[in-house]
Amino acid sequence: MLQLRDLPTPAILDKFVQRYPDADVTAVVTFLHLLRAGTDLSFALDAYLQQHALLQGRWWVLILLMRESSNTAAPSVLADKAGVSRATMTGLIDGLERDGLVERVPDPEDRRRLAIQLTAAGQAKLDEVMPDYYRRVRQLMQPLSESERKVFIELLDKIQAGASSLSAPL
Amino acid sequence: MLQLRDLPTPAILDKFVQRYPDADVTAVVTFLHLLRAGTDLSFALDAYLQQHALLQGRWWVLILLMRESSNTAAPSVLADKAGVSRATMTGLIDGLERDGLVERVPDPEDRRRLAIQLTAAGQAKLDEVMPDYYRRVRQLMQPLSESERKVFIELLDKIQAGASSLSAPL
DNA sequence: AATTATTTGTTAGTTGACTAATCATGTCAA
DNA sequence: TTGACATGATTAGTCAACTAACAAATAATT
Repeated sequence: MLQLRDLPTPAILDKFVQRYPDADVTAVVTFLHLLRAGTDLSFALDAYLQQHALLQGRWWVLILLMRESSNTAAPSVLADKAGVSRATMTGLIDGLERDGLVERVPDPEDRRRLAIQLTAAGQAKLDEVMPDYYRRVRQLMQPLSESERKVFIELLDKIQAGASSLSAPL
Repeated sequence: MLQLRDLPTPAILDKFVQRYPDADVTAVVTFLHLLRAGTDLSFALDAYLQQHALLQGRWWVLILLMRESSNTAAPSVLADKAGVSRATMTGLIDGLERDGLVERVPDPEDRRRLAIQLTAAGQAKLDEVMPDYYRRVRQLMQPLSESERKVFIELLDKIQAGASSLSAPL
């Protein structure tokens, strides 16, 4: 991903509008602000997780496992929920298993299947990271009141509803 | 980057709050919505650009060059503004130059320096992509009124102000 | 003036994503 | 019941990002 640093100035926007009259200035500015905020937060989250020898992908796997009542899930389910390919999930599980945070458990019913199990060490790693993570997220959102958060999420959802049409073939 | 598909249900959030009482539910929910919207838009943008044989990184370089009155910039400046390393920028420029969209121009004053110059083909590529891109962004933001856009950006900026502290060492 | 430090861009090697192909297993239908 | 197809996970190979080390050129220092 790209971390846009430099939002366009009004003068630059004007230059682009001159050449491309279809541009809607406030739409573009809003879009770019959102893109930048998203990537900045994602980078910051990665930087935080690296202090605990985790990356975003591996961290999400642990969380997804902890969400399950059995603390297990199939690799393909994890891949879907984390939004990565199965091949990528194989790699993530390799790393987590090497560090002893998860275990591959064969399925006695169907020998193609695996259950990925969160180990005690994996749970301990979450217990180490999550409280501080939650404190930081609380801090981050401090400036927004409860009602502002509600409004913000509503606006986000309105935008996101059309996200896929951004790339639709026509 | 990771594309989170599966936001936590209230039941899951409750489980996590039980174990980690520091969690602020609306803060986490807001944070995750924002993260997801950002990554979804970024993925959609990439998917769109790929239809034009561009990737986000290469596209931004072309835009950054068009922003300049001379249509040129130094590789290091481009790297800073695009938020990538100088090594990555070397690679991006390699690809763009191979496709004839930019040119490396030696600096007569200082023989370490280069100017990256947008070519006519590069400008033509932008002219091909940008009008449709702007129409799509306009469409995406259609659901938000002007005043909603204003509020939205203000809220985004409030959050982003604390983004770096998310990863600060203590 | 000569040495040291800094700056600019590139190269080399690593990482973690991806797609496509593969292997093993399971399912279904003629 | 066996041949064709489907499914789950892995392997192989590619791509674009990164860091670290580098060469060349310029600037600063003594």
